[in-house]
Amino acid sequence: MSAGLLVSCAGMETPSRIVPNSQGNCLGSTNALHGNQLPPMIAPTPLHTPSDSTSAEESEGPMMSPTMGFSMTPCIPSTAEYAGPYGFQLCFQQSSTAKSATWTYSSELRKLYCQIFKTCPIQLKLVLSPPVGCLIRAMPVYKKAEHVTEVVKRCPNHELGRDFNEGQVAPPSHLVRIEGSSVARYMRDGESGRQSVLVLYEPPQVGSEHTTVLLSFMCNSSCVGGMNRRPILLIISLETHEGQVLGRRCFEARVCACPGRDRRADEEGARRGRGREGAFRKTCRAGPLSMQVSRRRRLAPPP
Amino acid sequence: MSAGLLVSCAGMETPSRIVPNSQGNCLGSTNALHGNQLPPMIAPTPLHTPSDSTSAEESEGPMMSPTMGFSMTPCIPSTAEYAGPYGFQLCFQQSSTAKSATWTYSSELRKLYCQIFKTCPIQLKLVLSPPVGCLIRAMPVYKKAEHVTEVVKRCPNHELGRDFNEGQVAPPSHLVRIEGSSVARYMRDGESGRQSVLVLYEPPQVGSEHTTVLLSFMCNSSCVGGMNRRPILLIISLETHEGQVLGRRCFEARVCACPGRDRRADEEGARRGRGREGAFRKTCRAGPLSMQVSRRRRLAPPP
Amino acid sequence: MSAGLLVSCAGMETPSRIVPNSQGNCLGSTNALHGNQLPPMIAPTPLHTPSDSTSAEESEGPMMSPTMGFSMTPCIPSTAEYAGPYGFQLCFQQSSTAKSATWTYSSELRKLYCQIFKTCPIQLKLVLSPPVGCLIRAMPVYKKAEHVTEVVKRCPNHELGRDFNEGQVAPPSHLVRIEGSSVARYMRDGESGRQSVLVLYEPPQVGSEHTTVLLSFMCNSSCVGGMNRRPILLIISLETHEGQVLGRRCFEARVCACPGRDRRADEEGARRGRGREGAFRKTCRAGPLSMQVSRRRRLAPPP
Amino acid sequence: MSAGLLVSCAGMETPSRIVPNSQGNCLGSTNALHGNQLPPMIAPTPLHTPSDSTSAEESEGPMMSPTMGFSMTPCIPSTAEYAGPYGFQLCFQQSSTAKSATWTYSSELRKLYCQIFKTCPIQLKLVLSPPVGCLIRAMPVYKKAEHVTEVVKRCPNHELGRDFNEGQVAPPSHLVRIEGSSVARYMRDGESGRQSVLVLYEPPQVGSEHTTVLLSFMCNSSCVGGMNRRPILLIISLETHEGQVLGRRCFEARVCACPGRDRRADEEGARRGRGREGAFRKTCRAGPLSMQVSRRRRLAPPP
DNA sequence: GGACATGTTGACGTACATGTTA
DNA sequence: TAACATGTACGTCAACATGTCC
Ligand SMILES: [Zn+2]
Ligand SMILES: [Zn+2]
Ligand SMILES: [Zn+2]
Ligand SMILES: [Zn+2]
Repeated sequence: MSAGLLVSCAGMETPSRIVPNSQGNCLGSTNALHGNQLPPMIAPTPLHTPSDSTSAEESEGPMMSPTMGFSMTPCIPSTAEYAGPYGFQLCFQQSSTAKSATWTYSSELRKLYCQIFKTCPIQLKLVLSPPVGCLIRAMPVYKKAEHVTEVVKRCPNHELGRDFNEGQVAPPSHLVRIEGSSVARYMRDGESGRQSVLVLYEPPQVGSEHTTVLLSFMCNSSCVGGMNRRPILLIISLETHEGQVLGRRCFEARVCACPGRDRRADEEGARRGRGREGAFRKTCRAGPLSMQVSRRRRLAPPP
Repeated sequence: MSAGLLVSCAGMETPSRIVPNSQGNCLGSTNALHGNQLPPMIAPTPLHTPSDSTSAEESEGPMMSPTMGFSMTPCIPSTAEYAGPYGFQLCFQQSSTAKSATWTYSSELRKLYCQIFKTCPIQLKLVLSPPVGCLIRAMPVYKKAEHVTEVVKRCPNHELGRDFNEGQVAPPSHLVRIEGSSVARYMRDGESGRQSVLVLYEPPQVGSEHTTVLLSFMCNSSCVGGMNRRPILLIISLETHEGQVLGRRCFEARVCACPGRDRRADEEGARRGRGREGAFRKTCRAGPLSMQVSRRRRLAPPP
Repeated sequence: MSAGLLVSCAGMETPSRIVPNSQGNCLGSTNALHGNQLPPMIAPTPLHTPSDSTSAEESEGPMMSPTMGFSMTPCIPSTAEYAGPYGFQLCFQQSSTAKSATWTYSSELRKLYCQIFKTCPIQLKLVLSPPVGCLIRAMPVYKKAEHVTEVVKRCPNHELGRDFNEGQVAPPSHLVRIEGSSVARYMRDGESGRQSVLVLYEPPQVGSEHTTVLLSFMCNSSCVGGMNRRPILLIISLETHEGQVLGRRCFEARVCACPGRDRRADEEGARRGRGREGAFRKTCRAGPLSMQVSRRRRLAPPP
Repeated sequence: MSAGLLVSCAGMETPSRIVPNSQGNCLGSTNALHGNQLPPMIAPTPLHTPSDSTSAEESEGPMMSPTMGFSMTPCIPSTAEYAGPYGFQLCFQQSSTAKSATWTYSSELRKLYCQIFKTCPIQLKLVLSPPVGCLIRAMPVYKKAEHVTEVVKRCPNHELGRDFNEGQVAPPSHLVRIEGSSVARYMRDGESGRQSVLVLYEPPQVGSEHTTVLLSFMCNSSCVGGMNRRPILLIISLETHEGQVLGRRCFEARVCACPGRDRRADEEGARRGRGREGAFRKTCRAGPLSMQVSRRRRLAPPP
């Protein structure tokens, strides 16, 4: 039972290698309660299991966090998987296989592909009933170490436009929204400036196994002046009313125009060993021609 | 049976859910007089309010708050239910259940279905007698947040036709008219451009419990270039001669060719959980083929 | 080789056809002085003009007429070629044919291809010496009739960024800048809101035939929220200090990342008869997914 | 050789019966020069030929006009087929069979189905070369006798909208436009008020057999306040510069959202003998509910 | 300069919404 | 009141436009 693995799996960008090690559409399976025994591998061919790995630092796999309920760095939210005391799990419905489905989830890559503005249902499950008043939080973080300190926000174009902003509860700068029945609350952390959405955790409808939450993303991953093709992770956490984390799941998200196409390309690339880790420059030139100066300066002005 | 429920039911579009919580044909029952106790929150368990929170997070975004006598934004009229000092109530006669009735009211959905051009009687009741010279105002508003800032008017086709326009008191652009004895005055707010009708409040006829007002709608909810299938709310308010609001009731209205059919369809849909919230596009993707725009207006709103 | 050809070539979009009728890199050759003979009609055989017709028919619609020194509509700047009293001409240096050149000019298509932020030299020539204090003005206009009324500006992303904006004379919203020796003045027409740049006309250096002006474009033609792939024309005019137009030249401009590639593609396309007239939607059907609008603006333009 | 037959075929509404008597996609075949011998029947089962018919008035079939070059009534344009001295013919490309193709032509029904705003190519052919400067005219007429005197125009909604109107050469009230290379002229007959489009006739491109003209329709056949579901015919004529008719072809046109679907329905209906001749009321009530008063009064105000 | 990344266009299909006819 | 007529929503796909990487 090694902790912290997920940090590198869908996490903080270890020497980029795609590890197809999932077990269907679920992050965190049923029998795991607190300490998180390994989830049973349901996938036809589990590649290497965490126990194969030689070092906790480098091993990869869908796993627990060393930092249980609280993040290590104030500024960098934990992306560690954590089932927590109530056995928090997350999975996706069988997604459309169409090339231009509005969303699709690759369990092979642990990556969600979703069109901008469209809702994508995620399914939550708890093994034990949590106290009343628990909350679900969704927060995006940049995946790559180089960008992880930067807050993920909408691009100026989208933030300043009227569409989807006028008359909406969600502040225009938030990338992630939660739609659906329960009223969503949009938060901004005072210190870090990180933005997130909260909804009340509601137990599954009678007859249903999961609670469904409808996510939507308000920028493309490629949005210039915003995510700018840099991959992000989405952290979904179960929290108490006071903000204590009772569970955490995490997956990569790519918001794009053609989820099916791009997923297919990623998976092929991954199989051929050629990671396609977001087209954001590897080298360190000045920046793309149309955004000449180094992006950092422009996007994160000194506060 | 609390009068305030309507705030959440037919109110300003909290994340779309229909709450079938009405109590017959009446909006605002007798025991509520002034204050209108705050409506119970829709969510099963109330979210924590900002003041509860222990973290540095500040919640962002426009919070919904019930407004009493005055609207929060000058441009967006309040749709909050308000009994007011005289116990203002509104209800509908037992409506014809026939599929071909010219109007019908679903108390389950708090929604009026009415044919274009036909009159529909609404019944008003006051617990206490108001001062002489009070007025009744009817004003339509779009129900959905995305459209709520737009003034509800007739479509060009109907506005420019001769029928029902020639020789009429009502200006051709007004959607809602009041027919019957008392002379109606058609108003247009200088700032917002909102249109409404006013009639003198007259106490019930002797032997009658209610004052009846005859409404008529001059466009279908589906009229292209006008409401265009977007649901509206009708705000009925009791006002002093000077415009102070002494009471307010509000219900959804759908103007259509087959009130009976459509009500039935709505109610079935609601029961099956499949809201039928007006067929107006959700995704904002295209525009209807027959009503296109040059992208210009989209991309560069006039300064 | 008549100077007037450009009127139909790069002019205000007569029903789209590209007429490859240019004559090298120059717009307006020497023999044309004042009057600019009327451009020959594009159609092989001229249609009959209304005065010919024997029937009672009147032709309807805006007829295109060449305007001399003054624009017909205040809001739509004239794009008519006009040599004027001093024989105003414009041409381009022999442009690099390299695929990676920062700019290139296709005399076949009368179209400049230029990278964003890079300077592109244009050469001006006058047959007679103009009075002292004459000005050169550069103003962009959308080429297509559907967009011609819209002011050409930078996209929000570029306008709001810091790069190329901080500490610059040019206002961030201006698309076109003039670099180089003479101080440029950035103007905004009060009524129309049109933006343009002015520099003093300086006679050619001794030994040189032309006056060179360095243009630069601060957005790509493809910039979302700005030009958005809509082709533009650039109007270069010679004016008196008081604003009277003494000459006018006009060419299409495309600001893009790969001028060489795109020019080549255009020219091939043109030869094969398949105009490649800017990828902006023809049908006006939808809007791009990532730049949606609430229908409101479509249906009810602000009064 | 009976003349005038076509008047009833695609023409003036004889007791409505659909006669599937066409011969592929062409109206008027090659060997017909002036007097119009009967076109060879290519259709598998020609029903009755004109010679079957007992009276010229009632007989049906694709045929010549008694009024050769000039219309009988000033107000009702002739819809008679007329090959004329140059053997004027019209046909359609093989149209898409898709259910929602943007246009499709049923030679069985001699009827074009076309989406609003989309261009539809029609192919013209002349056996002999006409004099230089000949024109092609397209003019719509109502098909049914009851409406034939009414001028076919756009509906108020579309005429007054901005889309497709702003900055266009075509006047907003014209239903039919011609797109493409040659400049179109939009005419309005002084007496009748009839609207039509003219383009120069251009001989086929080298290697091509036909001249292609791109038509587009700016209203749906169903547009309320406009065609209002009343079927129309489109008259295509070849004319001299002075307006003398040198040839005429005519077909029914239906502008609708789903050409494929509707064609299929029509053809099935026709086979089952149940004409589907436009859903405009047969009976003579007041008008549809939403357009209460008789349309005539509203649409054609006394001039 | 080539390969690629990635949004847009526009054609199409199905299900449905909704007025009209009878 | 049922059947129909007919537009709309929206998912899907292939071709393409166009910036970026290297
Ligand atoms: Zn964005
Ligand atoms: Zn209307
Ligand atoms: Zn830009
Ligand atoms: Zn129309």
